[in-house]
Formats: sequence, C-alpha cells, structure tokens
Amino acid sequence: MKRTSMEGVMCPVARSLDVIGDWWSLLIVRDAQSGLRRFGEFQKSLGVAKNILAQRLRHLVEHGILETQPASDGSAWQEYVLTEKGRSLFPILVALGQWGQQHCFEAGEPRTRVLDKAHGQPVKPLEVRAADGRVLTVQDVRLERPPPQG
Amino acid sequence: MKRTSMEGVMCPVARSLDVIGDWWSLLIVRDAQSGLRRFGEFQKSLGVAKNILAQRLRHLVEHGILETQPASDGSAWQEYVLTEKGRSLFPILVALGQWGQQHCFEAGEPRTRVLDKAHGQPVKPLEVRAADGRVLTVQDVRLERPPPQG
DNA sequence: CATAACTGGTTGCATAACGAAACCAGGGCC
DNA sequence: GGCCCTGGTTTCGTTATGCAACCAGTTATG
Repeated sequence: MKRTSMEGVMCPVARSLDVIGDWWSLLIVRDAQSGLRRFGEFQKSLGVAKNILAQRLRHLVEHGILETQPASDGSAWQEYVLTEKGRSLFPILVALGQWGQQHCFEAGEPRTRVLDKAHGQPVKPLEVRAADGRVLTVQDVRLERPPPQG
Repeated sequence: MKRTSMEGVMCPVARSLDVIGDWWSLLIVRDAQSGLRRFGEFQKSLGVAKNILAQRLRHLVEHGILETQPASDGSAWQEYVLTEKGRSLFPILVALGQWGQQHCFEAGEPRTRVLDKAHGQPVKPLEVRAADGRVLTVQDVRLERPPPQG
C-alpha cells in the first residue's frame, strides 16, 4: 500500500501537507509556539499516546521543524524547540485558528483566543494581498503551473 | 480505538483540524478553489482512490464546505461547489502554499505559484497583524484560555 | 433502438497507520 | 541503594487507506 507521498509534486500546498499534514503535527507545533518544550508537557497537553508522540516528534525533527537541545533547567533531559522553519508556521496556525473560530463554534461557546501581547486585543483577520496591497479573494488569483520539464 | 476527535475542545486550531485536518480534504478544497467541480476531475487531478474521494467529498459536504448542485452543463450529473465556508479557507491554503514554497523546494525547482490575476504578480507573504496594524510574530502574542466552565 | 462506453460511485480485500496499555531504561531524589 | 519520575519502546488489537473489481445510471454511437 503506502500512504501516498507528494514529494515529487509541484504544488507547494501538497508539499506542506506531506510534512505537517497529519493530525498531530500541527498541534504539537502549536503547543511548541506557546512555549512547551518537554515530552511530558506535550503528552499532557495533547492527550496523545506516547508512541505516537515520539513518532511525530522524530518526524518533526527530521524535517527541521523542531530540534532537540539539552534541557534549559540543567537536568540531563532534552527539550524540543522550534527552528526558524517551525516558527514560520505561525501564519498557518493563525489562519486555522481564525477559520475554526468563525466556523466551528456555537455563538456563545467559550474558546481560546490569540491576543496581541501589547494591548490584549485579538489579532486582525488575515488578508491575502496583492503586491500593490489590494485585498484578494480566490476569484482574484490564478495558478501558474510551470511548463512540463521535458 | 477511534481516531481522536477534538469536537469538545476549546482550541479553534484543533476544531479546524477535526474538519479539514486529514490528508486529502485540503487538497480537494484547493482544487475546488481553482475551479474543479466534478468527481472525475478531482479524481484525475489528485490521483486518489475513488472510494477515498467519495468518502472525503461526503465528509466535506456534511461539514458544509462543499455542496452538491445539478451540473451546470445541463447533464444529469451533479457537481461539488464550495460554500462560503469553503471559500473562506482561502487564507489557509495561501499560508500553506507560501510556507511550502519557502521550505519544501530546492532552489531552482519548478513549482506552481499563486498569481494576482490583475497584474500577474505573486501575492504578498501573509502577515499576522495586531488591531493597530503592527506586524506580529509568535513572540508578540499570547493565548487567552477561557475560564473553566464550572 | 440496441449497444457500447463513460461517469460516478460501492464493495472486498490486503496492508499500513493509529491508539491504549504494558513494559523498560536511565536520572534524580532521599 | 531503593524508589519514583521522565521519556520513551514494544506489543497487540482496531481503524483507515489504497487498489482493484464490480455495478448502475447516463451519454454517445451505429
């Protein structure tokens, strides 16, 4: 069988999903962005089975999204911290969060929010913009496929 | 067993992933955004097994991301078209695409790009902004968790 | 109008991924 | 040294995935 891989495909979305497209990876990254570092912290926060967590952490390290380093508290354990590549997933998480907030909650239902540290205000909804600054919707864009590499 | 569900969880990211977090769903939405409508079109574009595709389409319809409608060409078949909820996934796809483009390709490797229809220019990199317009990184935000609903 | 071919699926089966729980090794603590 | 905690690995049963075969309704063809 084999779960289909998108490694050779030219669509960047597919390539991304190849790396972070499984269920837990993005949630791990999300927790890492909010400061978690230790195996046990992730396990407690996510409630995921330990074998799955170990597997995902290894996967994320292999793909350069997390890296291991000696624990900051002087103990002999190691910590998982985000690389630059991992930190740059931030807009994806914000986009997912904003969409989920709008479409996956009932009106009064309590939810976690992302706030600007400086003023405690929610962040602005993400906008896709053209080079000249115009806000774009899906109708305003087109895909450019590279020529078949003969 | 049961693949863990995040339905009761307060994190919007988790809720989103509950709906669109599996491997194929976002790719289907991506193709739908670029204009595909018919079962056969999706199948050809994605190369996915037909049973999986049928299952995913049903899932996306159930969650209100796609809806079925009679074919626009007058034939008796039906088409799958995006709802407003589905169209609003656009920033997520752009975010995934931009990240994948930066981090999952070799330097000269050809890739599909999203261009502004009006001028043929690539869209701007997404930016997370505060209410007052400042660009925010992950260090500039914090999470507000709602009080435990006692 | 009969029939061939296409679209849009469903069913069955083999295999890989997932999940829970048990197990285990090394570290830290007394 | 004995005991518990952290951070995993192993084992095993269940679920999801992928392929291929099959099938009904629709459209094209003669």
